[in-house]
Amino acid sequence: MNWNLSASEAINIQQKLFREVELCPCAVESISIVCGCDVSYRTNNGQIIGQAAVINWEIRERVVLEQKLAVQEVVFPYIPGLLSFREIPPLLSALDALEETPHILLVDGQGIAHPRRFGLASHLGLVLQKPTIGCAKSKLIGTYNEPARQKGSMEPLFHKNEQIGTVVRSRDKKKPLFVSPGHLIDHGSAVAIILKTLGKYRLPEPLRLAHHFSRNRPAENSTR
DNA sequence: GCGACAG
DNA sequence: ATCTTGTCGC
Ligand SMILES: [Mg+2]
Repeated sequence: MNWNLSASEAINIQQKLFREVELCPCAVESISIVCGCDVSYRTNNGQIIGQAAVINWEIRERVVLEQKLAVQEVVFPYIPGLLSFREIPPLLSALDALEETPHILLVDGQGIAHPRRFGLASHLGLVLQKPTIGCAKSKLIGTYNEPARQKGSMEPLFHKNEQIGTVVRSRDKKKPLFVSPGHLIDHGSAVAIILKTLGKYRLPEPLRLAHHFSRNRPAENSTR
C-alpha cells in the first residue's frame, strides 16, 4: 500500500482528521506491551525502499517479545509536516505481521507537536485506534526552555500558547527528546511511559531497538 | 520575502 | 533518512 496524494491533498486530510484525535489519561500501570516503530531507507534502482521495523517490548521484564520487518517501495516524498504519509504504509505492513497486538505504540516522530496537531504518531494511532506516543529526536515546531542538563529534567513544549509536548532530558548532558501524545493518551502519561522505557541510552529501548532492526539487510530471494 | 523544517 | 573514518569530550 502507498498513498498517491499531492501535498495539498494530504494537508486537507490532516485538517479533517485531527479533530478525531483524543487526549486522555492512560492507565499506565496496566500497560505491559510497548511497540517501538521506526523506518529506515535505501535505494534500489532509482526507487526508494522503506524498511519498517516494529518490536513488541515487555515493559515489566524489559525484554523483546517479537519483532517484524516490512520491506517495500515508498513513493510519498519526505516533506516536513507530512511524514506520516510516507511512513505509515510500511509501518502498517510490519504491524500486520505481529502475532500479538501491543497495548501502546512508541513512534519515532511527533504526535500532536505538529503544525496541524497531526504528526506521525497521531495519524498512526487514529488509524489503528490504539494509544500512541510520539518521541522525536529533534523539534518540528514550538518553543521551550532548555531542560537542566541532568537526566530526568524536562520542560513543556509550546505552540500558540498551548502545550503540545514535553522536552525530556533522557541522559545527562545529551540532547533532549521531544515527547508528545499521539492518540488516546495525555502529556503526563506519555512522559511516564517514556521514563519507564529508558535504559542506558538516549532513546527509549523499544525505539532504539527498532531503529537498529530497521537497518537490517534481508537476504534476497534467489532468482530461480 | 525570509527562516525553520520530525524522518 | 543517507553518504562515512577518525576524532573530541565525558
Ligand atoms: Mg526514524
